[in-house]
Amino acid sequence: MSDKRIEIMDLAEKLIRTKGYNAFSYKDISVPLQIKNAAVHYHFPKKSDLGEEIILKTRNAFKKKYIEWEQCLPKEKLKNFIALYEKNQSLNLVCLVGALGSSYESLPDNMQTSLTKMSEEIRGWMQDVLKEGLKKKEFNFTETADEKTDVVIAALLSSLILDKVIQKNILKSVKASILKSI
Amino acid sequence: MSDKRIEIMDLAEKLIRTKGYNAFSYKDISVPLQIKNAAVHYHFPKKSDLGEEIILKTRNAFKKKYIEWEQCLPKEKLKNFIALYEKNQSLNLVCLVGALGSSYESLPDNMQTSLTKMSEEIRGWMQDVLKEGLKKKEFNFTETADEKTDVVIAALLSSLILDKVIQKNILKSVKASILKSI
DNA sequence: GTCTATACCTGGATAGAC
DNA sequence: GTCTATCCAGGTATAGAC
Repeated sequence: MSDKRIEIMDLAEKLIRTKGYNAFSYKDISVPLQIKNAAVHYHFPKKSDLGEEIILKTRNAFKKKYIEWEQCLPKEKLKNFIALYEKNQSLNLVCLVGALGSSYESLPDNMQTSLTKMSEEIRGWMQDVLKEGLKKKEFNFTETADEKTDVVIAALLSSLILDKVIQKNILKSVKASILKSI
Repeated sequence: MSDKRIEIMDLAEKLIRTKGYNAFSYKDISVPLQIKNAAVHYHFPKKSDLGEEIILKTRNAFKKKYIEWEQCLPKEKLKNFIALYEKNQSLNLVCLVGALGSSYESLPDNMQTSLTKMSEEIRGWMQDVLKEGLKKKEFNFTETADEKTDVVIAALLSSLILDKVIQKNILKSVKASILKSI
């Protein structure tokens, strides 16, 4: 994969995760990278191609992490997962699911499909982690693992959004609350 | 306030909460309401005027609810609050903070300001409810009230987003989890 | 308060040269 | 793989008649 292609994707991802998919244009990419509009179209003929590739890239990055963490204990896995959000927070970025999901109906079909797939994978992974933690008696919450999963991923997702809207460290509270309640 | 003005705002709100602020145009309003583009501009000269009014309207609607619920017990207040999200879910709408917040940096200044104000008010109200519930021994969670507040509002916010992305009833899990853990 | 008409710009996208 | 040039659609917004 060429350098320019990667540069384009990295910048586009940042734009999606700060301004949203519908609020950025090829110009926002071509100007900073000092190339022309047409060059961006060479790499990604349609904007939705670019959008989909970014989702796939993120999805693969998650997969890689899961594999990396395979030997960890459930609590460690959970903490590692939360650390990803802390990283995003420090970069002032909303997560991709939050950035795209809130305007789901405006997204091209291919992006809807891959976004849904990715989100299901993350949710499935978290369900497994929480179930494993219950079984190993590392966790001790009263909800079912599936219920807890949804609170955890939902709370993390919007903590990054709320951090932007309210200038408070919502993620910090959310993290504390999750770890105390688990 | 004229009928048309209200119709415009209602439709625009729905558009924001399904497609996002940047993905709808005055045409999406004028066509269904069978008026012309210029008529919409008469009521709301700039798109950001329309956006801001919708935030203010939502903010006032919240205020009205809080007053209505003043005599309720904390747990009842919380349940009423959750019911608002269930209503949104049934209408297939993301909440306004989620819809706008995820692309915060693309929003005009006046909208950013009023969105932040509204979100702070909701958070403040929830903090009061949870503190009151702790004091009255109606609630019994281990986190601080402020920490719990952030999980609750964050989880509810994105449950509506995730409902769209994953076709599962995330809000249902989130509700169950909140009520069990409180 | 709504219309017609239009100005102006930006955005996505492509053709064809280098 | 990048460029110039250009097309076309759509979007926001305004002027001025009714």
